[in-house]
Amino acid sequence: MKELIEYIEKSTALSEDLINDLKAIAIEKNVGKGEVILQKNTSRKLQIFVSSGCIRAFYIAENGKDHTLQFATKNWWISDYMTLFNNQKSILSIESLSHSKLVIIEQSQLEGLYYKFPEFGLINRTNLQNRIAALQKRIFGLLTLNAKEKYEKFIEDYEVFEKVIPNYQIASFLGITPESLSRVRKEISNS
Amino acid sequence: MKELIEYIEKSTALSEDLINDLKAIAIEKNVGKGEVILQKNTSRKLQIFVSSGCIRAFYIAENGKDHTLQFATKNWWISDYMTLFNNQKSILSIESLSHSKLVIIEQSQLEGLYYKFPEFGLINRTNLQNRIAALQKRIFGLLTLNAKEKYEKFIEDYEVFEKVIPNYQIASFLGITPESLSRVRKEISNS
DNA sequence: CGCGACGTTGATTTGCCTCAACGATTGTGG
DNA sequence: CCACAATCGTTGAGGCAAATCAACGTCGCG
Repeated sequence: MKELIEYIEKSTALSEDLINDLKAIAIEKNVGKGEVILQKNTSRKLQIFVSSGCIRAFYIAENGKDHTLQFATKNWWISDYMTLFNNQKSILSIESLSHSKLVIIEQSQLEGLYYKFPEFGLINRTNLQNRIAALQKRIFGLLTLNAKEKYEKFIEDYEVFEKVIPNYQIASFLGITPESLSRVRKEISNS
Repeated sequence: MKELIEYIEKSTALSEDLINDLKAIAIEKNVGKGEVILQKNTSRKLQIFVSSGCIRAFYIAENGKDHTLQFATKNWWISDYMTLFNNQKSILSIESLSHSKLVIIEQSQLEGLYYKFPEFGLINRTNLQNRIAALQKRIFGLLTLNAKEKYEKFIEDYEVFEKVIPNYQIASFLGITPESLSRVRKEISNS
């Protein structure tokens, strides 16, 4: 909770009222390594804020393969936008990669806050737009880069994650096989 | 302008005030086929609403290849989020694929409106979240599907566009070559 | 200790790209 | 109104990056 408040305060002066409202609707949760936070096939509409640690959102495709949609660490929001507005059940799962501290809030409750505190709505809008920019960058990378370039870019962008995330999950984020990633890593270390 | 107002009215009752403010900041523009709406290497922060027609946002990669980021038709917003918040110059270009009617608004002006009319902010937030969902779906497709599947999914999702968009641009959206797309189309028609 | 998860390496296959050539269509200037 | 160029889609041949399949070493953990 402290971390979320600090995060918001980086953008705007925080009123007593907003803090109280936030506390009323937020649930703090500590999760251990490997713990599942959101199971697929549920239909809860949540926003998750990462206070500390590292979590991962992923899909399981029909052939059983695992595809990482997003990693999130301190001060990131994560949510299943694909089911947030369609009333479909989630096909997304979220798990923790380390001991993590989270703040979980129902989407519907947040909507009320944005309305009541326009400056908080602005933060959310900015956050959403940054997210879109990040997703567009990723699409651009998927369209233009080969395996080696993708990995190099990943290291550049996500340096923070390097220690916590197993390689096969990085591969599943980049859209390559663990074997290919291994070869790319070897090639890079030999130069 | 009429189309934008109708679009907003689908979500909320529209006040006289909001309509007037919108009219004050919006620029209507008609563009012909092939016309460039936003040149790369500018730094204007715009939101573009499509009243009618079809437009396309794309990057030119270092090797000269053209990659389509988004197609947009009636009632879609398009914008260069990657430069909206970094003060970098745009690497995105936007062109029209048919005769199109657009509404162009400066990002900074919109921010004021969201603040002044919270219900308008909500529409924008919903719109942003839907956009995120769409981008995530696309990433999932890029990670999991082969050329044929990507094209079939495209036809499913973007049926509307089929007539207007040349195949080589569809290929550049799917991340495959025009030759591959041609072969895929042949294969599909032979079955 | 022994098991399972993970990373690596090798051999082989394959889907897609590249390069090249050729119709079909469109539009433009003489 | 036709000749011509330019643009676009298609087809073929050949090559390559990455996937697949399989085996093995290593590390962490119950």
